[in-house]
Amino acid sequence: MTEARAPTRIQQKNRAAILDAALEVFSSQGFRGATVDEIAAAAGLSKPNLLYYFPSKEAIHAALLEQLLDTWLDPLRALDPAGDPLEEILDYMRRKLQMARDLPRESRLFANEIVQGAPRIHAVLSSDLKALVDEKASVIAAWSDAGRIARVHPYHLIFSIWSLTQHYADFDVQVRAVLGDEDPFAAAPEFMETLYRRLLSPA
Amino acid sequence: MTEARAPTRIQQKNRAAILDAALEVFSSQGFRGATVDEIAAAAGLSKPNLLYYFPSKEAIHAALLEQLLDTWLDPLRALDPAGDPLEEILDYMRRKLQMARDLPRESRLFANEIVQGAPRIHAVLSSDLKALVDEKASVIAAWSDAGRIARVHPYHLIFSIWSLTQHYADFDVQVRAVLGDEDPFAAAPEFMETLYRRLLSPA
DNA sequence: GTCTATAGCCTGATAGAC
DNA sequence: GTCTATCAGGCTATAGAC
Repeated sequence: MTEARAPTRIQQKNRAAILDAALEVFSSQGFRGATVDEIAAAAGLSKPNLLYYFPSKEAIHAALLEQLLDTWLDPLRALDPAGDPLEEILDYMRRKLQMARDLPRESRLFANEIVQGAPRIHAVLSSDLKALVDEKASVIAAWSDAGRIARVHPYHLIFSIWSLTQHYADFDVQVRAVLGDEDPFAAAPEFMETLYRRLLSPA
Repeated sequence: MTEARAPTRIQQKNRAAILDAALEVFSSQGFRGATVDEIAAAAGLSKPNLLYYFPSKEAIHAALLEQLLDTWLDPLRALDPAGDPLEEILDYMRRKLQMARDLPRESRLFANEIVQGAPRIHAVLSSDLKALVDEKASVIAAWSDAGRIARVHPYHLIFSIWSLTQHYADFDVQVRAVLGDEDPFAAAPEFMETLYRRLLSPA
């Protein structure tokens, strides 16, 4: 009578391989465009074997989104009300830019989901995400009120950091088509630092 | 023997209805996620009748992209080297923001295509789009050189205008989930104008 | 020009041997 | 746990009547 409730190393390895393959395929094809066959092939498994680990295509996608959402919001969570205002916002921007560089597939997974109306994560956006942004926006507004940074609409400031940083991941092919050989991430950090310093430096 | 080479009014109307329905479906589902049935239903036609007007699903998508690409690049084309630098760039941003507000489906159609690697328009990005951006970037660089606007990386400046304006269309559901009842386009124009004035005003 | 019917393929998911 | 074989349903596109 074996007591093997904890996943074996093979199970852990296969689960991880499936999630990595699914990230690759979902992020470049969207949910409906992705096929279980393609994910299984990328994971080095047969289709029925993949469906032994996850009950359905939907379940793989859900597991991916859930696993990544926390990571995705970490940079904003780390914005410290007790820190130096300009440096806190710049650090937030730097962390987001770093994530776009290091985790472009994750960025495109969310981009696909949201562009198509976020049918599977809309509830989380309206609850968890909104609550977090509300909290941090009021921190930023307080900094403006105290004259420690220039006055800006705090929500649109946060939107701007999202859009500018994720653009380099989500629209990667377009950016590279325009830049040619130049690496997008060569000049992006300095450009964005300049932008936010000029925008936020107290008058 | 009828000489009916020019499309009749019914044909024009049906073609337009198909393209409008296809824009609706492709922009919210992506190419592979969209089905001909869904487009036909939205256009008020049967599936075979739709395929009488267009030979394939691919052909509808191609017609849409081609028709829209010109419109999409018009705001950048209008950037006038002889105009006032700051006002020209602000006007460009305003035109792009207006397009995001008025044509969100078109924005999402491109977003879907590019996020998924632009398999169908990559060639156009590397040729036409790159040529146009190269041209306008050198105009902006010349303005910086002459000290008429502050120094910024001209390509990343253009990327920033794309990403900030299109964010309101492409990530509409997320923006609205965070803002609640507030209309995104209420504060966006002022936020963006402030941003680019502070970024570009000569030191 | 527009329909019904259907061909032919691909998809997600399951059955059952090993 | 992993495979081969396969089902049932959905998909693009076509055939053929009207």
